[in-house]
Amino acid sequence: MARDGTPTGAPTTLELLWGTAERPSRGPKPRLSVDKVVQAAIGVADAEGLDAVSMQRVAQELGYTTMSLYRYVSSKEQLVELMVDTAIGSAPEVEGVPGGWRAGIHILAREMVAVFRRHPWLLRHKLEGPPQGPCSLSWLEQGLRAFSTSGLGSAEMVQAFMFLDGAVRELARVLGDVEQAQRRAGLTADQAERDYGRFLRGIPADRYPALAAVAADGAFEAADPADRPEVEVEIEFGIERLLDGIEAYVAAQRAARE
Amino acid sequence: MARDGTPTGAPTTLELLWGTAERPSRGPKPRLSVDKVVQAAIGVADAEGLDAVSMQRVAQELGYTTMSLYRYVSSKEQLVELMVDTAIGSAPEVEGVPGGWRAGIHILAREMVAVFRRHPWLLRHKLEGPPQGPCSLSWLEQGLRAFSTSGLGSAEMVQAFMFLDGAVRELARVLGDVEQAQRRAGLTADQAERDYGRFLRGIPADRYPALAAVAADGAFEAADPADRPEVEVEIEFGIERLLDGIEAYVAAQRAARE
DNA sequence: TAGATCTGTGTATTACTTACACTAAATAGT
DNA sequence: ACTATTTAGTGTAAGTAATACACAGATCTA
Repeated sequence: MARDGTPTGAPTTLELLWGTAERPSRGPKPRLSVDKVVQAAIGVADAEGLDAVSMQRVAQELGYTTMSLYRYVSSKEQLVELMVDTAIGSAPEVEGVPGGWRAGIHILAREMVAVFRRHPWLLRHKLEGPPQGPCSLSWLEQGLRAFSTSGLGSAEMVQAFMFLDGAVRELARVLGDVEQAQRRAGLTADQAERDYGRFLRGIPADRYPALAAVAADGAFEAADPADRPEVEVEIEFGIERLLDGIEAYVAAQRAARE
Repeated sequence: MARDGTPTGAPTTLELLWGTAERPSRGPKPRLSVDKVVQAAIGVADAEGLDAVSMQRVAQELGYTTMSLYRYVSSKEQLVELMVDTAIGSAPEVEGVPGGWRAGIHILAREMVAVFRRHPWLLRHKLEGPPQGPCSLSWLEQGLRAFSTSGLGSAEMVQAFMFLDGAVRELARVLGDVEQAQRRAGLTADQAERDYGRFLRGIPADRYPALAAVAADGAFEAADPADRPEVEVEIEFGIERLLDGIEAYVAAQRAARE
């Protein structure tokens, strides 16, 4: 059956993610492993960004040839999927955390931002489909655990979590990008006027009056370099409103039922 | 100065986006235009996805050679940026819409989802930095116009809008992906059991109890093929909660001030 | 009309993924 | 121990992509 080059039924991405790949007992022992390959790739991405990750580069990092990696991973795309689930890591436990379900959600959001800080390239990769890897799912799992005492229904919990997840991701990305651009422009973030704010002030105020007004108000220079965890702060507002809204919704439902 | 191949100071992405490119008065008139190139590329992406967009493919579509495109666009990356801002189009006007600011936000969200339905590849491209193109900014502008009567402060409006925008994008992407996967699997969406739901039921319930419980509850089969605009419905929940929360926040602030 | 300058093209280079075939190693069964 | 079988890692080459560079012809300005 395996007379051709095919590695005896190439493991699918899901099998690799869940470690459902039974090692064949025949043949030479592999010197590498999927995990080593993934770790090396993550190392490259952390140091030089996702664009620097090529099969050649990863192989070189490990001291192997490009082709040998394809014994562990069936394509670069698959490698990146594995990198993403590995780098995101397991979600923190939120069950029984002091402060109730709202505190749990906050912990999740903050830890998520922290992960994105550690691996900025995670935000430069578009996910495909709903979460499927063990780690990605652990975040959903913890999100549901947190929400489980909120009074929401099953479907509502899922919707709420995905809503939150999307918002945090996108906000973290934008704020991270802006921060990085600032750091690149004027190395002293002070002297270089906030880049985006300046850009917005150059925009035709007649076509974008609301934007101009808000920019003039300084809404885009808010980011104070003294406030280290600025990203978290900016995201916090939306989270608080969302959680307030959820709380009110549950209360209203309860009231209506009685 | 322009003795080399350089097109006399290649226009930056921003200049192209804002049409700030003064046509030189010397030399032959260009037969193509940036807009034609972008439109052709969007056509390819709409029909066959973003991966099908290559410089060669777009050139072929226009009946030109690959290299001629580089006279209008300085890189493929730039082309994609232009595609994105063009395809997203101008946001609908929300000022003075019946139903107040909440209605305005809903209109924006719904129209955004509609755009993503028309150009699914928009959700497969990672944005870089905050919105900068005229169309992308028009969405922010309209968002701010909507929020302007909500009672939020400048910075809060921006944060709220970006939060919402991120959530809508990510939710639309996930739901779109799932929908597409279902369509691909069983062409009659009915007979093929909801794919993701089935996948989740195969997951170790001891490590993911909350997830298992929710899946067993049928939270992932909710999507009813009869309900056409299912995506919109699933997103609506989060939006409503967020807007409720914002309303409550403003009310509380007002109360505290007096 | 002369000169400058721009458009579109052709060629070549580089980088990357991947198909395929080969070797060398390790095990299983005899 | 011996042999067949299976698998790990390598080498080569193909195919696709982006893009650097230079040239030919077109067209405007003076």
